[in-house]
Amino acid sequence: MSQHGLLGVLVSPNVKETQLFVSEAIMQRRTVLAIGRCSVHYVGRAASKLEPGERIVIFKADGSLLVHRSVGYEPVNWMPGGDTLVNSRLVDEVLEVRAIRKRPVESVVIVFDRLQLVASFVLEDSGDFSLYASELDMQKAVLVKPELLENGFRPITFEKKVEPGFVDVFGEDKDGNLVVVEIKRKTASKEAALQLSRYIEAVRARTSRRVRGVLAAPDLGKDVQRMLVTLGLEFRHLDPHRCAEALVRVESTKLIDFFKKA
Amino acid sequence: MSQHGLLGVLVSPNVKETQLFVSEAIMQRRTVLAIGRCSVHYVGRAASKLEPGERIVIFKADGSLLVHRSVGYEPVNWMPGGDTLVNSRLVDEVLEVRAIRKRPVESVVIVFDRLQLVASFVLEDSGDFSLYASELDMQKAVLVKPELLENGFRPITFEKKVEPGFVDVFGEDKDGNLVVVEIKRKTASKEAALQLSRYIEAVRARTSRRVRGVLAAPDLGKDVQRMLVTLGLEFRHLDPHRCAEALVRVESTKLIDFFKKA
DNA sequence: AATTAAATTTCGCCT
DNA sequence: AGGCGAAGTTTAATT
Repeated sequence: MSQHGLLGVLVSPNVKETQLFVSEAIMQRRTVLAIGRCSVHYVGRAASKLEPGERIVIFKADGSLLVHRSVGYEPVNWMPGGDTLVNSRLVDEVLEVRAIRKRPVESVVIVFDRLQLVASFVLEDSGDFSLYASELDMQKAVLVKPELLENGFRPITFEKKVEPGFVDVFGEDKDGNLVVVEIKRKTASKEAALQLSRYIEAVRARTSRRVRGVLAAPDLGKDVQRMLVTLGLEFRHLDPHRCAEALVRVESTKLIDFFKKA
Repeated sequence: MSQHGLLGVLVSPNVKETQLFVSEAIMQRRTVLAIGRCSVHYVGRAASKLEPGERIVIFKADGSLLVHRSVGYEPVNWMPGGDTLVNSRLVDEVLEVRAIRKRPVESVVIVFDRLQLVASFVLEDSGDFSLYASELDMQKAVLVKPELLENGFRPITFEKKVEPGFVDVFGEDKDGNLVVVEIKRKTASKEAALQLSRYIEAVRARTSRRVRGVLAAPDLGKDVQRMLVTLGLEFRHLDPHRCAEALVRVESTKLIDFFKKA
C-alpha cells in the first residue's frame, strides 16, 4: 500500500514557505488544506469578487477546489475537478493560486496574504457510499416489494420506453389489468399527472386491455387530485423512507439477480 | 476586536483528546476541521451509508457540516446550518459526532476511529462577496446600457407584470415600436420562446401599436431559431460577461439612482 | 406556507 | 458532445 495520511503541516507559515509547500503538494496530486486570509476572483460563466477575509480552502487531487467561509453549507467559490489545472506563484509578497479549466472556460484566482494553517494529505478512501430512496430506489423498492404499491400488483418491467418518454413501472394488477405507474419521490405536480396521462394514451393505443394509471408519490400538489380524477388516474401514497427500509431488507445479491432477470 | 485565527491544532491525536477538543470548540461556536478515518450515516429525506475511509470534515459556526472525500467538488455528506445541533461523545474507543436538525428531520452521524489532524479557528471574515452577470444583472446591464440589446433601444420598465407572467424588459425601439424583451443568461430554450410568445399576445391585446418580441440570450437551443421565426419573434445575442463589464463601469450610486426613478 | 424560477447549479444517462 | 431530468438538490423571490 502506498504512503497515505498526513504528509505535512505548517502552522502560521509565511507566504514563501507556503508557496513551496503548496506547489509541491499539488504537483504530487495531494489533498491540500489552507486556512488563511485571502481574496478570490472568479471569471467564467459569471464573474465574482470576494474581498479579503479568513477562509478555509481545499485543493483536491482531481483539481477541484473549494473556498469556504465561516458559515453556510455551500462554498462561496469553487471549481469542479476534471480538466482543472491548478498552479501557484509568489507575487509581491502574496501567494497567488490560479485554477483554470476549459469547457466551460473559467478561472478562480485566490490571493493569500496571511496563512494560519496549511497541510497536505493523501486520503486513503475506498469505502463505498450508498444512497437509499432516490427516485430510482423507489422504483426498485416497488419492484422487490410490489405490495408497497398495492396488494396483488405484479411488476413486469421498469423504465420502459413508451413514446412520450419513460414509464417508471409497468405491471398487472390482481384482476389482470395493465397498470402504468409513475413514481415521484417528492410531492407530485400537475406535470407528473399530465406526463402519466400521456403515457397512458400511448399504452392504450397499443392494447385493447383495460389500462390503469397510478401516480405513486409521498404527496400530491395543489389541485392535482382534481386533475387526476379528470384524467381518470389514481393516486397511491408511497413513502420514500419505507422504500428505503424495504431495500435495506433485501440483500444486494438478490437485488442484482432480480434486475438481471428483469 | 475579539480573538480570532488559529486557536488550536492536534496532530495525530487519540480519540479521547479529540473528543474533548471538539466538544469544547463546537460549544464555543468555532470552526472545526477534522481529517481522519471515519464512517458516516445519514437518515432523513433519504438515507445513506458511507463505509470507513479518510476524509476531511468541517464543522462550521452555524452548525453546518461537510464531509469531503479526496475527489469531487461536492461533499459526500453534509448538513445545512441554521437549526442544526451538533454534539460529540466517546463510544467504545471511537468518537461519534451527531448532527441533528428538524424541518426537515434529518441526522448525520460521523464515527471517527483515527484522527490525523484536528484544528479549531475563529474565522474573521467581513469581506463582501459580489456576483456579476446573473440573469438579474443582465437585465440591469440592458437598462443602463440599452445598446447591448440594440441601437436606439429605450427601456421603459423591467420585470413588468403582464398576464401570463413577467416581462424581463419592456421598451421602445428607434422607430417607436414597442419591444418586449425576454432575457436568459444561458442558452435559450423553446420554453423561453413560448413564454415570450405568450407575453407578446398579452401585450398586443392591450395596444394597437406594433409589438416586437426579442429573446436575448448568449445562445439559442436546438430548433429554437425555427420556432422564433414561426412565432414572429427575434433573437439577439447577449453576453453575460459583457453585461458584467457594463455593470462594473457604472458606479453603484448611479445604478441606485437609476432604479429609484425607474 | 407554498409555488416558481434560478443556480458559476452538479451529475447522470441517453441520444 | 448535447439534451433531458433528478438531486438528501439549495436558495431566493413571490403569491
